[in-house]
Amino acid sequence: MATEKRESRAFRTRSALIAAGVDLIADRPLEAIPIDDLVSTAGVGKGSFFNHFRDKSGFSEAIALEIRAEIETRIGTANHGVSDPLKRFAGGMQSLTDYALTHRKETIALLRTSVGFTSRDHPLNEGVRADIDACITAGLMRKEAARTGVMFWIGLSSAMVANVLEDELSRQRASEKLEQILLFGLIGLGAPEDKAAKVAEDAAYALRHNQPEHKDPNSEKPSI
Amino acid sequence: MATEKRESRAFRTRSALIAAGVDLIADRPLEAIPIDDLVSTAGVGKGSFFNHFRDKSGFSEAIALEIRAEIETRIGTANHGVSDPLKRFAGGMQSLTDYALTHRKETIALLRTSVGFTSRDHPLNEGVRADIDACITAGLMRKEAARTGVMFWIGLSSAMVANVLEDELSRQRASEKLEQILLFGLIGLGAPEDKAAKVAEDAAYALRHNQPEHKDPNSEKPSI
DNA sequence: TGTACATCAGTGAACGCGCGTTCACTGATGTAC
DNA sequence: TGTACATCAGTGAACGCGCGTTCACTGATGTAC
Repeated sequence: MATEKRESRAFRTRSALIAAGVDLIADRPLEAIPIDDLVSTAGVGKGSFFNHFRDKSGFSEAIALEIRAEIETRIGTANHGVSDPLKRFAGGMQSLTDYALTHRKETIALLRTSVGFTSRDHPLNEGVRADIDACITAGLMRKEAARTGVMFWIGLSSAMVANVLEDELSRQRASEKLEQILLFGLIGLGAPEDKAAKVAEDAAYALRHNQPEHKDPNSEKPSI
Repeated sequence: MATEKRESRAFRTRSALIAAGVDLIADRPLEAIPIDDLVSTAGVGKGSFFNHFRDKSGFSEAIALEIRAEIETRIGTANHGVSDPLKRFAGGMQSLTDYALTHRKETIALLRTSVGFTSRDHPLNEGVRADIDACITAGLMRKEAARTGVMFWIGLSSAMVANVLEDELSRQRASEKLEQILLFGLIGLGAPEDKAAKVAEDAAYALRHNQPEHKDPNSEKPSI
């Protein structure tokens, strides 16, 4: 379709700029990256930057939005059809950890472009809050978790992601850490020890055996 | 002493610059703050900046170092004479939270100038690691906490501090959150529920009733 | 204690590159008929 | 389907302010005797 074509030119330019931003922001904060570098990395003219973004801070917001949306989609997909609230809960951190392992630069960019989100009422945390409420209802967490559980969990998730990046964890080691963090976290929130251990173990196993990304249809069946 | 006098002039200039940096960095990242602004806020000549700091990144490091040292001192002081490892552990987070409440700008500056420290082996985390080991030895935490406990705790502490800043918590509300985070965290690490509850409650109580800072000797005894 | 000299930190004008932003122009894409 | 026109996105040269850095000079502080 014609409209699609037109959008697609603009879309490609925009995407190239965002990709360049993600790439460069892994090394230094956006404030320290000249627009000349962004556009030359993206392979577009300097003026194009201002066709798509108000200024650098608008650009920064766009990057954060893009990456957050991607992560939310992944968590949604991973949890699709999972009803056990404790599993859903663990699944979120598992997806996030997987993303950090496979998308290092994007994850750094997200941390660099985002502002805080430890608030219980932050829109990003709606899913976490809902899962916690479900767990409480199901008798899988202590009542008090309703108030501070979101912040507790955001703290653990952030630390998990940050540690993957800082220590450049292998998938294996990340999986081990994830299992422990999940175990400690779930027990802390009041989950029964045996159930917490099982959920943590399953999530760690799944993370360890995740296929590396193969978007290419030809690679859907890895040769090994 | 003569030497002291000379050092003191240089020291005042340096301090004024760092104070200005902390002040301005609360609003925007250091990369976005012109040196002109720093020196005019500090009330010193532009050249003085380069007498004391290599460049902006050296300045950034100096700020981070200064604030970290202050926080470490406070935690050390607060824990002085406390032998119960669980109490020491909780005391660290309590001191940190108190600092965030009373030194908002400094805390923001610390977050803005510091790079990650979720690693178990990060020098900053030596105290946490030592306390965890002591707790395990005393049978107050599960063995597995030795490996991932530091990361777990750093995550919770960061979230606590970030939440104080983001939601501009009152001392009262911060104290309530601290109590819950400590409770969940300690139980997660394997502490007995009753002991965890007691320690969390005590820490929250202490935070709630901390005197606001009165460095001025005349104010040592508050009139109320 | 006083004087003469040495060193150290502070100062701000001057410099000039870097970088964000603009804009007139081009070429691509979409629309009308 | 073809042609003529309209709109939209891309481009990069040009502009000029902002900002980091330098440096010759001044005044304060320290040292020798």
